[in-house]
Amino acid sequence: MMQESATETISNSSMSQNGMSTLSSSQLEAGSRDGRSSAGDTSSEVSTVELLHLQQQQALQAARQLLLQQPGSGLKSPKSQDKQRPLQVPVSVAMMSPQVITPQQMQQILQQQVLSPQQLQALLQQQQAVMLQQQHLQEFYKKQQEQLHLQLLQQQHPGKQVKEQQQQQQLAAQQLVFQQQLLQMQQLQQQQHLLNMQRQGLLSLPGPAPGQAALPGQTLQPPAGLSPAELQQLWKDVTGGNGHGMEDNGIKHNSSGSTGGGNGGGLDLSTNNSSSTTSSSNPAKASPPLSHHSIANGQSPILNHRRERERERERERERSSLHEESGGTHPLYGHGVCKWPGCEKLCEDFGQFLKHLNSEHALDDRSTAQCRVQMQVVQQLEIQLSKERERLQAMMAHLHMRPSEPKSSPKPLNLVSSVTMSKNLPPASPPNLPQTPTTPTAPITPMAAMPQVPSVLGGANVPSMGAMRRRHSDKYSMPLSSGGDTVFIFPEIAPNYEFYKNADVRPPFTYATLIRQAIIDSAEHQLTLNEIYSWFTRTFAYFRRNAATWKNAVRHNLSLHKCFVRVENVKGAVWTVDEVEYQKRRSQKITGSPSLVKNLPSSLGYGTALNASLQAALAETSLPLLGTPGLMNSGSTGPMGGSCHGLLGGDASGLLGGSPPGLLGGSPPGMLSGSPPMLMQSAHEELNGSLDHLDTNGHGSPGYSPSAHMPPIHVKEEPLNMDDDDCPMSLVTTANHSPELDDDRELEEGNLSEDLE
DNA sequence: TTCGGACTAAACAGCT
DNA sequence: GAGCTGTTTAGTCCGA
Repeated sequence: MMQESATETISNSSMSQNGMSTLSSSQLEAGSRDGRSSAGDTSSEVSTVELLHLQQQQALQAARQLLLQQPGSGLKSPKSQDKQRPLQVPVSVAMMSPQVITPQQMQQILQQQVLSPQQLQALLQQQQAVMLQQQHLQEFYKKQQEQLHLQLLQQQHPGKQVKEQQQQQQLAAQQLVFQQQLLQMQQLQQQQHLLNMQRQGLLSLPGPAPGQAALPGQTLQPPAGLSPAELQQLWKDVTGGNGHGMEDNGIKHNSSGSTGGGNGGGLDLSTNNSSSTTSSSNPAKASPPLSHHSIANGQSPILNHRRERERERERERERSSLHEESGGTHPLYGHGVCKWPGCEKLCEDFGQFLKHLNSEHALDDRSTAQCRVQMQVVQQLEIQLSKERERLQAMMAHLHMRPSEPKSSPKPLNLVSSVTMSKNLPPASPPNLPQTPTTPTAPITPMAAMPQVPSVLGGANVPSMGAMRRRHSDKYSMPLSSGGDTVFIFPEIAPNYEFYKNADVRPPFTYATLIRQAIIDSAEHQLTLNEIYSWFTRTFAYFRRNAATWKNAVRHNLSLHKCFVRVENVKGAVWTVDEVEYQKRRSQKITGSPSLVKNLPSSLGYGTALNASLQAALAETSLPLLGTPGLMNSGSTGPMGGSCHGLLGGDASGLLGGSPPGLLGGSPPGMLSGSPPMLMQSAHEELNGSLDHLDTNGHGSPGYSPSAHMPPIHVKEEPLNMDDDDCPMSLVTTANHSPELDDDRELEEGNLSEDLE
């Protein structure tokens, strides 16, 4: 390689010194390539061509020298224009159609003594060969078209609908192949055009600079007729400008001219790199599109379609920038092995690989078939991809839209969440999810969280953690859950516990809800501010940053909400939760809605919009659990007993049934069943505030059927009215909660702790 | 469009 | 005086 390149440079330099422009060399090369390509890839053919080529080169050199020496030839002294235009050619000649050398041109050239008759003859022969090849190409092209048509016809008739799709795909793939072929043809035409330009330069003169000729924008005129290899080489030369291609030419023509490429067939395969490759490999490279001469691949056509496609691309790349290929990189070549599907032939160097590639994997019917298959594969994959995308979009849209969508999904979630968090647990943040984190703080997008978010959130909630906050609050939360909150809460959160603990995702709960949860979660149902902080940071990774912000929010909420009571304790000041107040607040919110009647259900988490069907489903699913003696008993104990049961029943059902299947999965029935008493208790507690006034009669009766529960629940809106801030029930001031509450909480805590931990 | 809830930010005061 | 705690206010965003 090095030697060759060196010789090439030398030759070039010498040529330039003599006034031989790069164009001249390119011209020579073009001619040589033409001959080579026309002759074929075989070494013998190449050698023959090489001889001819050498002759041409010699003649051209002589002519050039003559021209240079002749002041009247129109060529300026090399000194003055060496660099830019070593050879000047009459404009008329330069503008001549590149396609074919007209007799006039020939004559003119002869007159100018640019080329010797022999050279011209050789060029003519080359042109003829090129024309033949072009015809061959056209025939090939036509054949492809015919095949396509035949296939189309065949596909049209087969009456089986089942196969229609496949046929269509095949057809599409074929069309793609056809298009590719067309592209190849176009490229060839371009290359031919470039070649013609080169010829013009050759015959007439440099004409457009090589780089210009290489411009892709060139008009696609009817190709003069060159083999792909030729075209590619020309392309290389043209694009390469003064690059290796030129040098190569120089080398071959000049220094190695006699040898005609010592390497087999005069092709300098030895030089894997730039220059050498051009000679031998280039033709091969260029040839791909036109594989007339190529040898059929012995490999299975169907295998590795992708690779084939890659190869096609590679070919295109080569065509576009052949000169760069010399680098030795090829998608189908790696580790000295041909990566062509099923080939794996060892190639010592890139040049050898290229030769192998062009010879063994040239464009032929088999390769075409492989391309088709590959195209089908790709197409199918694309179709699949599009489908998956659509599905994803639908999912996204569904999740995002949840909030506004039918209450069914969201509400159920709400129920769940409400149950769990007792107060505010935002049902699921589904509504907010993907959309946008309402607050800038919202660190993670729902999407990110979704995967991890368990059914609790996930069921319907999955949505974005980002916006989650408020929306999920009380409105959706179950009123029942005061004491039992923890129990329920965890069912929701428990699954996500680890998630929130480790993921920097903002929990879909309001600060009030979280604070309450923290307090409830404590052994004594009371926490200092610092302990609350700790709980936040311990439970949610999200709160491990921006401490100033969320801590301020915590303090703000503690002060703002009456439900949080500050109690002076031995330790100092501790915060407790006034469930009554909490429930009041919630109920108030609920009352705000026009349909209070339905409020209970809604408060329970169903939301006003809860579908009857959902309720029924909930009832069916969850009621049984609630109906357990334990539940009933607990419920009976509370002042709200009766109502509570009804509520509970409704709630429970809501939790289980209300929540979509996914939710259910998230909060396993087991949770409820496991802690039914908790539910009851919690429900009682929460209901106490609001439902106390409700008659405790009949409520205690365990007999409530789920279905029945719902209606009763509705009836019991009054509790909502209880919202009086002054409600005597408030536990606020008491650091020690009422025995009942404490008990409940303890139970809850146990459950909670278990759940969480 | 309005209202209310939730959140954020900030100021202020009291206490340790 | 600094830091923490607690209160209050104002503004914004969002959903109903």
